[in-house]
Amino acid sequence: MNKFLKEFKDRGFFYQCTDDYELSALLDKKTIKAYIGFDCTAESLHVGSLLQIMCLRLLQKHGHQPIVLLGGGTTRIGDPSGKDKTRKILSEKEIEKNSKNIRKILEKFLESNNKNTKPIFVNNFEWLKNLKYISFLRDIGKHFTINKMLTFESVKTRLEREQSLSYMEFNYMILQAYDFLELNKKENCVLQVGGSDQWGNIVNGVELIKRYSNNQVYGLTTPLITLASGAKMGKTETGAIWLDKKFLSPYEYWQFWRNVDDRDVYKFLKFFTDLSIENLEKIKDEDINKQKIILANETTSMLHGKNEAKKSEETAKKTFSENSLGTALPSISVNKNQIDNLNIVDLIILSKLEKSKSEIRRLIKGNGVKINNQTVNDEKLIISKNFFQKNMVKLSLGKKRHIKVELI
RNA sequence: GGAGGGGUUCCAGAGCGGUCAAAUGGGGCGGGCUGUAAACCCGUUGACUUCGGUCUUCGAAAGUUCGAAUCUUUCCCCCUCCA
Repeated sequence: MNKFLKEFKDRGFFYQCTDDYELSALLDKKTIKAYIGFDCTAESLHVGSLLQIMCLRLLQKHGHQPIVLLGGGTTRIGDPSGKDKTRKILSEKEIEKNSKNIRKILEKFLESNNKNTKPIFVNNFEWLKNLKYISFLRDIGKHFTINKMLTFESVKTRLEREQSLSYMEFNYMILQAYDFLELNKKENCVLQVGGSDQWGNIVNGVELIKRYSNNQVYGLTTPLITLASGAKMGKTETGAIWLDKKFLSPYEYWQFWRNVDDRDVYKFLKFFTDLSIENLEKIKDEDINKQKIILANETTSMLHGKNEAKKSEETAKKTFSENSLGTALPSISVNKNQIDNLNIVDLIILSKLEKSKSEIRRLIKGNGVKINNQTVNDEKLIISKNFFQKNMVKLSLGKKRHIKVELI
């Protein structure tokens, strides 16, 4: 088997392929261009997209050139796959802003010094905005049968539940197929990779290209990541695990990986780090907490750099083992004038760790609030200057939420 | 078009005139145990509070009543069956 494909499978990335035997043979013969599309519905990407990003990296590693397709055009329509309701439609301005931001994040993950493998960024709005309806129907639309389209999972579920599926959304799959055709023509792209929920859309593209230009292209999908706990990857109660430090600090990102379920660690090491399989086999026998630290360091360095990873690790050590303050700990500043009558409840409100005073009072009653590692028993406790050492105070909510309060 | 059933707090789902900020389960949060894990155990889970209470919530609006999530009317939305 081709070595890209082998690693793809060994690391657990493989779910389905339109023809892995042929694809393997092709990859043995030459380097190719492959694409993955990213939706521009959010301002940033979160770890839910990380597996796709890792696919792009793996392609690069094996000498292939990734194409990143920003769905600036298709996001204007909205992918109905996996959705049981129409999503809210974003304004054009938002979509453009999102696509720029998403591009920046992807650039962090992808190597761009090697001109043979550096990522090509395209935005499908470039070609979709100019489509002429009649000629599009004649050239592209004729290759799709409604009979077939109605059998797709995304369409079927909507129809079965009698939830409306607009004509606009119904066209999404055609547009995505058209994207692939466009990239095949323009860039000679021969492979589309995506999550398993994209299978139908990808196959449509492969078939369209076959009919339209008689070219053989391929589709490859990754599995849906399931967590040991049964929850969805990337979303926690407190919010999504963003890949943009504007939304989630490197320290908090590091913490996310440090806190994964034991049962998911090895899987994640294979998915989200560059460590070789042989290497991972050795790591596997180490202490589980060491493995988690490796995972956190690897993932954080990849996104935010080695330095941030190191700072996060040190800060974690100080926060959790030494009860002191680390540099990367999230912090807030409080003005000296504010401090005179500031009680613990108001301080927590200021810190934005909690927004409900009732919740904070409950937390205090349950011994869940600490100031400088001392449990707070009195909700009326005034946080005077005496609490501050070197103008700093450590505020903790529960065992995991710690913040540094700085007096300015 | 006809006949029924239903919309309850984050979710599922009880309540069907006062004792209801609303059972129970899940999830979340806090505590314990531990390893910043899982499992388990305990507590908690609308907001504000001078801790006495106060205010807002049971699809929407109006009404009956001393009193409504519970009764009536209209409207909106879902589901099942028949045509």
